[in-house]
Amino acid sequence: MSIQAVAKKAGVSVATVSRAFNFPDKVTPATRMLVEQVARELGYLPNASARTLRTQRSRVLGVVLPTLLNPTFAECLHGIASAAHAAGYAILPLTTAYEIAQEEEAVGRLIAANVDGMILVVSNPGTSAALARLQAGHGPYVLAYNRHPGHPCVSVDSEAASAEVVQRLVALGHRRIAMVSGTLAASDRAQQRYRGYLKGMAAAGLKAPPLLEVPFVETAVDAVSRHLRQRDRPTALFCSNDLLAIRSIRAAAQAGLQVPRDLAVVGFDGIALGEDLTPMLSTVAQPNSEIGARSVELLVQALASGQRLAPSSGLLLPHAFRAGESCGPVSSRKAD
Amino acid sequence: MSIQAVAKKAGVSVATVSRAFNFPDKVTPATRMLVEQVARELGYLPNASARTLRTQRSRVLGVVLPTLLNPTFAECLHGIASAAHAAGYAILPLTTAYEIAQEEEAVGRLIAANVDGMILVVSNPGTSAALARLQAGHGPYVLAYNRHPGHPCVSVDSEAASAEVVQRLVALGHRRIAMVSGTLAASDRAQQRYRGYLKGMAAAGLKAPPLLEVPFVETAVDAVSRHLRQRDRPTALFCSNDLLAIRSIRAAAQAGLQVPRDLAVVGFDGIALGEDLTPMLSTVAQPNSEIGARSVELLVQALASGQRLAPSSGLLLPHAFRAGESCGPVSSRKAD
DNA sequence: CTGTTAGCGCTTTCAA
DNA sequence: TTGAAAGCGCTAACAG
Repeated sequence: MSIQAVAKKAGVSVATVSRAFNFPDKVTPATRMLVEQVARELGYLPNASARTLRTQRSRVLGVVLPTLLNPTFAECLHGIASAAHAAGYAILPLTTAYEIAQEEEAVGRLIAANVDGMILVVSNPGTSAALARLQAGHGPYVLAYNRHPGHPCVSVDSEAASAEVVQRLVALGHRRIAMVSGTLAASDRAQQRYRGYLKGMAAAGLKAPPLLEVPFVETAVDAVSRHLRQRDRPTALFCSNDLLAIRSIRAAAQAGLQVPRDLAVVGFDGIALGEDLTPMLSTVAQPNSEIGARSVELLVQALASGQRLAPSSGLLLPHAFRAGESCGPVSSRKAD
Repeated sequence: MSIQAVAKKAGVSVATVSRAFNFPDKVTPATRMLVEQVARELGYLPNASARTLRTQRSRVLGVVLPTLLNPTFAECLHGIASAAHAAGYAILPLTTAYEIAQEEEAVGRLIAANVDGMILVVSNPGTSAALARLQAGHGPYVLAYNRHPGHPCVSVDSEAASAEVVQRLVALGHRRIAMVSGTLAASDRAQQRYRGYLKGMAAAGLKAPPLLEVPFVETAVDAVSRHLRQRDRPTALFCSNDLLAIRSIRAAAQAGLQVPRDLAVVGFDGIALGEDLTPMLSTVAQPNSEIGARSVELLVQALASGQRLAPSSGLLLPHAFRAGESCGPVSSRKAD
């Protein structure tokens, strides 16, 4: 079904059909209705590739995410998809499995696909070759979750949020507060969260035990559980993300500890599922869906004005500590 | 960066550049290397829209899913994305929020986007206008999770799996086994699972209590909890999906019951997160990622052979009961 | 208000 | 082995 067929059947020119679709008020109502009628009969749908080729805009936004298996990013993509749809854009999502090489490849594929703009979550904005390439041209882009002065970013203040978590745990009587994280090098978020933790500990005059860095999710439960069997085990665990927090709760059970009675566990991310768990997960809730939606809005705005996005146009969205049942006061058994 | 620029700089024709990329052995090695060199220098990437317009294939697969907020579908999309990438395809995912009207709209958008094929999860294959449209033309498609004799489907045998769950619960001593489901009308899966449950109950000579249909997720916990406070409350709950199972565990706690001691809870879907929960979720594990991957494979195969997919080419993948800690024998307190 | 036409970047005959 | 040229479906001057 092409515009030609519609034109012929309606007895008008292709230009008129095109106008009827794109600028309905540039044709007489009679013509417009005729064209619409014929188009409907023929089941005509404008060919997106032809339109893109001609106009040099695809109305597609590229999205680069680490993975969809972490609900954080699935929620974010949900927000992106909704906002994009509302603004008349489709999305082309690519995942990187946290691998730098895949970030670069993804950007290349998106450029080739003529996306109008990109939203990306990268490992490390400071050293990303993919970003360097984007800065060289190829339309506007925004980083989500990342934070870096050289790029427009939509995120929360992870560092402050983490320090705040420590402060809350201290207020609950905890002194031995350990942090559990995935590979620090794998993401700037992990680094920011750890930095915030250290800051919080220092502010409370506490000595931070060594970071429990868990390289592989498969072994997370065992690693944490082993850690919890030590003498002078922590009474509270601050986990770098909700998935780790969930596994830490499991690790606690495995070590014979009950959450929150024997161990307080706090996560980071605010995945929706956390609210349905028993015990309900305590976490730093990020507006995941909104992070995605706002990123789209920035992009759409930039697209409309023909500008690229300045680093200063980024957004720092509010986070909120979600007090769940996985976090309670230190018990007398644990206090020393 | 167009093919023209590369041709000019390399001192060859555009046809040669095109061949160097698409049929490397149709040009002399020297020419090929020259072209590749120049292309690299210029950062040339073939324009996907132009290629699509010319060849009438986009190398994009459309995906229609209910939502990304249910990890089941996020996992499936993960499988789709991986398999598609491996086969040289990109994906264009659209979500419908379980709304029929959105299914139709999505299919329209995908057709306009020139996708080469589609993978969809619909509410009800039997009555779907979107599917009727696909059957009329527009390339091959596969349904995932759905099951219907008139369409190629990749799924598990939900009915048998559900009957099997009942059988296991009965073997554990349970007699009062209730089923919790979302709106039955919203999906054929829910209907199949309920049918399997009824079958299983009948096979065990048990009377099935009325289905506990929970229309809104927001009220699920309250509804189930209220149900659990009744006299002659069930000793086991079979939930139509894992998200409901997780909420049911919460509902149990709210009703003062401990899982699995006072109540056995079994889900359906096999989301990865279930294995990390405490208690670990008992569930019917579907190979979610594989369902996506196999759907892609069918599509790619059909695309290669230029055939559309026959309903009989669908796949019934094996499910597995994943015995978690949320399900145990009926306790003496509960047995009557 | 409507029609004619060039051309977006690419692939693919057809000829050389 | 390589080049010239047509044309995929559409939009946007430009002309009428």
